[in-house]
Amino acid sequence: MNETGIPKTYAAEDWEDALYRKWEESGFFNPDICIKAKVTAADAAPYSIVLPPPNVTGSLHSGHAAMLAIQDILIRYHRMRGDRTLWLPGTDHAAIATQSRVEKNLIEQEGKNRYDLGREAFLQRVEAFAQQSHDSIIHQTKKMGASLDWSREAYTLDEKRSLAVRTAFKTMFDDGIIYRGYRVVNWSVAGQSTCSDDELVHIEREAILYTFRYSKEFPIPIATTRPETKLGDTAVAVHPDDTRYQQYIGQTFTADVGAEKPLEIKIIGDPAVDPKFGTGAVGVTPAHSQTDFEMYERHPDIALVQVIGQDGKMTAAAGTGYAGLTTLDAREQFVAWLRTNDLIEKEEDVVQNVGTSDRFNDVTEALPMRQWFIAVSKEFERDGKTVTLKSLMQDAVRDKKIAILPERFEKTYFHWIDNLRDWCISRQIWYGHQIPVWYKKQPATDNGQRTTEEIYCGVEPPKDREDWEQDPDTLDTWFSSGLWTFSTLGWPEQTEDLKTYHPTSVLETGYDILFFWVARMILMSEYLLGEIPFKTVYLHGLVRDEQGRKMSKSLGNILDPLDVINDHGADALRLALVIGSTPGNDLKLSDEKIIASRNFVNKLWNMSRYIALAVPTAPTAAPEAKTLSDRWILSRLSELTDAVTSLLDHNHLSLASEALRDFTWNEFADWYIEVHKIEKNDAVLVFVFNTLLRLWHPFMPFATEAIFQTFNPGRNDLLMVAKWPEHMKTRDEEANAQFTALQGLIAALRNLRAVYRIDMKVPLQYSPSSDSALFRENAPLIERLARATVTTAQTVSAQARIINPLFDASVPLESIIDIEKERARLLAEKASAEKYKAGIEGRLNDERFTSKAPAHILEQNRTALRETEKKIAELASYIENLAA
RNA sequence: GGAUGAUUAGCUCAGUUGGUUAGAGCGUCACAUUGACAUUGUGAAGGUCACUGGUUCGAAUCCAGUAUCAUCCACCA
Repeated sequence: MNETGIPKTYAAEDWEDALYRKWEESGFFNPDICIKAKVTAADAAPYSIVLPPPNVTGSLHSGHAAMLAIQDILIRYHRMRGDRTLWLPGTDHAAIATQSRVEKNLIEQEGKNRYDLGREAFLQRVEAFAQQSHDSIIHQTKKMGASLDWSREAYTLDEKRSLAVRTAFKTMFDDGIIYRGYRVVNWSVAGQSTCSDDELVHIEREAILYTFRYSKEFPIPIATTRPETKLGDTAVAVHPDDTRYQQYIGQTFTADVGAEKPLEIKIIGDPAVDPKFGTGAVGVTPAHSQTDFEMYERHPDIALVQVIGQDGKMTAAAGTGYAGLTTLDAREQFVAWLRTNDLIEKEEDVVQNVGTSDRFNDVTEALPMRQWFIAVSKEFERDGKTVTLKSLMQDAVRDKKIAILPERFEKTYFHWIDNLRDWCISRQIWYGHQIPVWYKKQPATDNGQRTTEEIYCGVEPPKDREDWEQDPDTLDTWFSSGLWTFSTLGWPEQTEDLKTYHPTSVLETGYDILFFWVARMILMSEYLLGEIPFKTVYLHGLVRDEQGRKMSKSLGNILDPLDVINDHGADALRLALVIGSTPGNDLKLSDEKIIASRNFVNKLWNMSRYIALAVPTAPTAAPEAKTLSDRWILSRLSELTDAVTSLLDHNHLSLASEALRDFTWNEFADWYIEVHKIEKNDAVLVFVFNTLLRLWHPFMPFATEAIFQTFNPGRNDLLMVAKWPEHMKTRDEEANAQFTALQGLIAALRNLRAVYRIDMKVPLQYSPSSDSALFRENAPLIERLARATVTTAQTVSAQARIINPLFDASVPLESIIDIEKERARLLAEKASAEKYKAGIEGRLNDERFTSKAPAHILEQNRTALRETEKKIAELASYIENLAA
């Protein structure tokens, strides 16, 4: 503390919580209140972002922190611009992720699984966990300074969002876009649920590739890494044009494989088979391979035999001796049998890719099941055109209705859509939106299976409820997430919010969920609303540690946002996450970076401290440029304002923050504040600083607001809703050029001291040439900043001038330590200049260059040539004098 | 196997539609600084822009190929 009463360092912890409370209480996070309070015009252009809802599986990590920082910057900027700005918060129930997390805890702590508790009791546990997790997420979000409109908070599983989900489902069901189909899906044995193709994580694994024949008589050898599935083979496919096997197409062979009943294998021709690969023949297992299932659909005459069950064990259909075995045991047994019967032709070690379930961490089985799907390739009419969900997703981006940042992800997006299959949306888990489909109860048939079913699909349950049974499955969590941009705004009701804020302005999220989420939102919005969900997709990268590794618990390199905030403040974290990060590229976050940001926040704080000290009462006069320095700083401020505004308009947050930092530190603090100590133009100083506070506010809301409050004690207005600086007409190229020259001179004079080790108490003598009015007029600055005495040219001795290569200055001759050293330096400089000159001359004498280069390039070269020649002449004369 | 991206100073990265001695921050070194600043200021050193060709008057930038790394996708039995 000192006489200003302002601490020497910015203590974030003393400010942040109180400031956030103050913002929240002001109500200005809510655009409606902004309009009521006339902070925003009623007819202002809307600007909206819907927060990607964090999963209620735990707490926020640094990726979330980056997301919050980026979005809050955009939101605060637009709010200050006067836009009708809405940032809508929410959380995601994250079905599988949350359920498996809770079940894992349950098993660890109580040794029970979900079936031991039963659906209802288990769901209560999940909800309690979700609530707790939700609360901690909200707490962390507020700690980041996120200016979200909490009055509109949503949850993917709350009443309104559930209604949206059921409405969406029913609409798509009625249109035939959602259908129930029997096909091969990815089944997680550990999780006892399906997972979608996108949720599979492929990992490499070593395996043995067996090449074998079903029997001695069987004409074609086939290869497999999973022999046990071969018990379910019903066909062998070859390419129809393959002359080796053509003759067998259409024949059926029986093969005794040591199971109860022999396999019936039909040879089929299918162009999907690559005759050059392996043996050129594929054993077709329709029940346990997606491709084989597709072949099965193309060839109705072959059978489907399911030999692996949902429990991951062999079914009765595999035959006695196999039924009940695990797949691994069955494999061993079958291979042993093949060996004894001498049917194996080759065994090779190969590396294969297997799909594992992301959530349950086990290798998935391909099983045929009856599940719910969304038909992405089904044609339907829309505005008189035949379209599919795929084409709707493609067109939104192809027609530039949606821009993806960075652009390269558009290619990835299209590539993904091209390979997209129907989306399996039903999950056999409990936590989530239960499918709004009911089946009419029927007397059980002999085998306990339904034969024909009466199906009801509705937003509400059927009236005679007791006669119906709801489908026990729940929906893929991405189904409800896909509705997020409009379910949060009140859809299916046609609310004012929906009309005002949809499509939203920007969707900001990590590139890792481009497919999971971004594409699905486009699908849902296009289908259900007939419009895009957002205009711009801003993809941020992954936050990694300083060595570029992913942050993970096992590596112990996690930076907890809350810890960082406690140690260094939210603003420091926000800056560290934004500076130097570009869309789509991963961001390395290190202590060093956070500390550098923290230092900058502190620097800004101390600038305010200087101002409070030097200008105790705020000037009332309008800023008026009295000197060159004033003209310069106002000119630069004007350029900065335009640059930052334009950069933020184009979502270039990093560049905007860098421009701000460079100006604030290198120009305002290092130069203008020093100038102010001499020239004392309070009005300009305060004006520039106030403008800077507003420009900085989106990036570091807490510190700027804290400074603002300190400056304006007793006032109730908030920097948060101050007006964004407008374009200023103070740009002045001449002042920029002159001040740069002045800076160069001062720097050079200071350098002279260092080079010649001149005692600070001995004044450097600087005598401007008779024509440099600029330097004479700014003599006080030069004297103070360079500790030089400005004298007239006459007083400078001839000897002294010798050693100054760049300008007329005088230093005491005895200070020169090594004249030879200086000569060598000058010679080197001259040589380099000569080389440069030769390069330019070469170009200018080359007719190809002069005839083709544009005029301004030629002019640039001529000017450079003139200046270099002048410099060489000067250097030559100094060297000559130095020798004498 | 396919796709996308990256490769620039010791480290982390900028480098806009090709335009002429390649930039910043951190780090290093030198000097100064304790009167807004857990400092800060001024300056210096440091780069054959991964490699090889090509296009061009001119290439870090465009094209082709090579290498290394990363990520995503994929039903190769």
